Amino acid sequence: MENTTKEKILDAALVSFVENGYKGTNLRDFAAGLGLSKSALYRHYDSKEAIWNALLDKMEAYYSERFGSPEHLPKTPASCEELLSLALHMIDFTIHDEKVILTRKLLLTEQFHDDRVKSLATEHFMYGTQAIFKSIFEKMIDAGLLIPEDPDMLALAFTAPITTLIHYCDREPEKEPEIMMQIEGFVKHFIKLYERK
Amino acid sequence: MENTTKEKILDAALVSFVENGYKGTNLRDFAAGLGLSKSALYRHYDSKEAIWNALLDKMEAYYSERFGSPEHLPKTPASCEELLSLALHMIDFTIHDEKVILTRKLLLTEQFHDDRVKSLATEHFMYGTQAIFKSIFEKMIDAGLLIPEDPDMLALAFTAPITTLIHYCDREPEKEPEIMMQIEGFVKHFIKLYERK
DNA sequence: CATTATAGTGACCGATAGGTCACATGTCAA
DNA sequence: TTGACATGTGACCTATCGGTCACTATAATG
Repeated sequence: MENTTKEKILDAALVSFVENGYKGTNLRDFAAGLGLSKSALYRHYDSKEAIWNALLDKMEAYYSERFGSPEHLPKTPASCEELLSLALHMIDFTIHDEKVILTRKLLLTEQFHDDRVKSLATEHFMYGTQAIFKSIFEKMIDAGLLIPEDPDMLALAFTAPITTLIHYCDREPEKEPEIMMQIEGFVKHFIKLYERK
Repeated sequence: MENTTKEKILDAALVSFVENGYKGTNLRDFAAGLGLSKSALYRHYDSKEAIWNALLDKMEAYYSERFGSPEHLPKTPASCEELLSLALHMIDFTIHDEKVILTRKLLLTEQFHDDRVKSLATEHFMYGTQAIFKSIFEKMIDAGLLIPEDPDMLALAFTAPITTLIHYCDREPEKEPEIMMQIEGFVKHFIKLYERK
């Protein structure tokens, strides 16, 4: 969390690898963007690949902390209205946080060029998000708030459309207000369908 | 559709741009893979960028032909069983056709590096697929086969989870049998929920 | 004050990239 | 037969890239 040069390099690397790709990132311009000379980079990392690996290490650590333990779960909604506000709150964050946006983009653009990225992408886009909502839906079904369907199915049916719209928003951020309304519309649609009445 | 050298170059370019990225594709190896020398390439295209643009032109033409006119719509299912088999048939194709797979991968990996790819990605992943099923669902609702919900919502709720699973399959093709069963499970779940009984 | 660790610079190196060019080959029409 | 055109080759050019190295500046420490 410190603002050491080493950390600043990783932050800038995330930006550059997203904007130009790993292959497309050249260390001269990259270093200049940090107000450094290229050779100063090598004081902190042994090679371009070492920067790449350090970035992935950091992302991996983040994910295993985030998705690895159940105590990071949001508290279970006590009603469908709470589910709505919880979901919109999470989406609002994920759509606006610069680091999260860049991470998502990196996972998409490099997933077929690097095996670790491929794993992280599946973790992020499939298991991670769906596991969170699976666990939430399980509890809401037990509480009689949602109809008793397979929670895995519920999680997929809930998260996938939202993720699709988030990706759309990553591509066209100027349409954010419209997309946010679509997301809200979808969540309400989902609740209307799955709510136990 | 002819097998001219010019066409062969575009086919190989799709493969190479997916595997190595646009920046990561080097024309020497690329030409060698085609059994050509690098300079022979320049007989057919003026530059690396020209190959790239020709490839995008071809993709754009394909999409505007595919999604541009309503006569390319599959015929409307007369029952929910037909919807199931239609969907599984389309998915089976899209998951196994090498060209379609590569196209999807290219759209994902280059969407933030090229504005034309960005448009095509939105076309492919949002408008195109959803428009097809929106139109199908509209007719099925009119026919009293599905509950009268917003067809846009139906299309999103139907296509997004399938697309998510297809992306998963693109990353881990060895899990295809399992994923195909998940897809079938989801489509049945969807029908069970939205069928008018 | 001298020493030492840390962080930084700019010149340089070898490899590799995209692109050009003079030249060779083959085919077909006048 | 000859010329024109399409297709392909390998040597070559220039720019750029990742990486190295000798050297400098600063600040903390004994």
